[in-house]
Amino acid sequence: MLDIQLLRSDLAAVAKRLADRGFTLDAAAFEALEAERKKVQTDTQELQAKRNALSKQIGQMKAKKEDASALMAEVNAQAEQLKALEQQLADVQQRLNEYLMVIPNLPQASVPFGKSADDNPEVRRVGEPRQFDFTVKDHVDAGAALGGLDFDTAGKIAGARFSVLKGGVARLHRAIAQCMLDTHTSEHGYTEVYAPYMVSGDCANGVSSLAKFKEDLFKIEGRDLYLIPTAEYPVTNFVRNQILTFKELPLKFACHSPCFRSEAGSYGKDTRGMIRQHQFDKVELVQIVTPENSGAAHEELTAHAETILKKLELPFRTVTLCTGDMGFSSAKTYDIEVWLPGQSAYREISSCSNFEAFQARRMQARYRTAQGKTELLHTINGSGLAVGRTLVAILENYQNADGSVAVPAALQPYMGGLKAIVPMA
RNA sequence: GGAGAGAUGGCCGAGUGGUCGAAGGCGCUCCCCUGCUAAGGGAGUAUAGGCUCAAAAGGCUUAUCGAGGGUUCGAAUCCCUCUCUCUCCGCCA
Repeated sequence: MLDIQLLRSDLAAVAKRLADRGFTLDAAAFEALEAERKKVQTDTQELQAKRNALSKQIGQMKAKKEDASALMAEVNAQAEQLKALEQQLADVQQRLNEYLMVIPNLPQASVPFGKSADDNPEVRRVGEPRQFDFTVKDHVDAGAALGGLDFDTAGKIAGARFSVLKGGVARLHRAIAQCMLDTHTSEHGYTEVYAPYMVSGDCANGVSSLAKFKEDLFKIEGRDLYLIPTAEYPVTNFVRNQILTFKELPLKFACHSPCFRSEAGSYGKDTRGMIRQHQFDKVELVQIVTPENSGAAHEELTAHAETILKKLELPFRTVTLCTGDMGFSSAKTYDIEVWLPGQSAYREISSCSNFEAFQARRMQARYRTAQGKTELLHTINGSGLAVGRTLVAILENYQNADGSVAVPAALQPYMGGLKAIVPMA
């Protein structure tokens, strides 16, 4: 949520910056709502003040055993009007809140202008795509050749966009998650956490907009619970409705969890393989920081995610999402894209965002400064990394002509020293 | 699933219809005292918002004692619903 004060003081500038990201702010609607709110609120509070003053007098008179019926009649005379005004005020405030809750975050000044993913500038490129002297398989064929990737069985159980992993591939999937978690906790200072795979509607609204993105989530029938599309949902909400002290900051959490997405808007997209699934694993990094540190923390967190790809010796590039390609809550996002030989393309494997106070304001997540003032926190998160897509990248980048797949050196300790996965008997 | 208890400020904890935004304690901030990390004294210390002001300061004001409704001139206090926590029993991984 944006700071309403900002809209009040500089509506035109806000509208202009939102236009950069393709969002049309209805400025006239805001001004009308504000005018209404102001009038109704002033009137209501005036009447409330009068009632409070009279009630106080009544109390004092009764204490002295005097007759207060005249004052009581006076309060009663305005009771109905006050009730109506209070109702009106609640109503206009709710409409104002609904208006605010669906406005996306403002891009940072450093975010480049652009309309789509095609306009995302590359920040850096690390590693050289390997040259193959045989016809490369994509991960579906490479996985099938190993007998470790089975979409037919998954389809039989749950339908499209699910997968079953077996044998060495399933173990590799587990090894990837273990390696990521260990790296972030022992080398990058994150605290490992385990959290619910379902969150309340309030928590979903704390990190994003439920009104806007309801369709992307799986809802639990008959309950106010949603399957998490990322561990960002539960973990960022750790600090909701809380006032931390500056001494506790920054908080750094790493969480390995499954993620559930309905993929409602992506029919026909990435239908092959496990690039886009209803369920996938991810190791999520979350940082809760003070405002002055969020820029640096965002860079740091992005580097932490990149470290995993460097360890696994997978070629990647990092791009800055342009204004037109950013997510709803983000003020700035870096996407990390891994090289997939099967597609001859870089594909997203991590998205690292700085939300500044946008989520904190929705969650009422605050901290007390050294001066004793309470301020909104800044939140940052990123995938470190998506486990399923990392598996895809390894199957494709580490495949051999004989159908076996080499195990990256960094993962071998997690695979009992195994150096390659060979086709199952 | 059954029975009971509870939810108050950063924390602990008083408060069963009026002058209570809320005693007291802890913590924190500032000052004083004290020749060193201890102790003592004093002052301050909830949050969000509105109006006013060129702005800041200030002034006036509203709401908030788990959430939402209700009763009342007036609710932390009474009533209803919900959520959560704890204890005991049952069941269960």
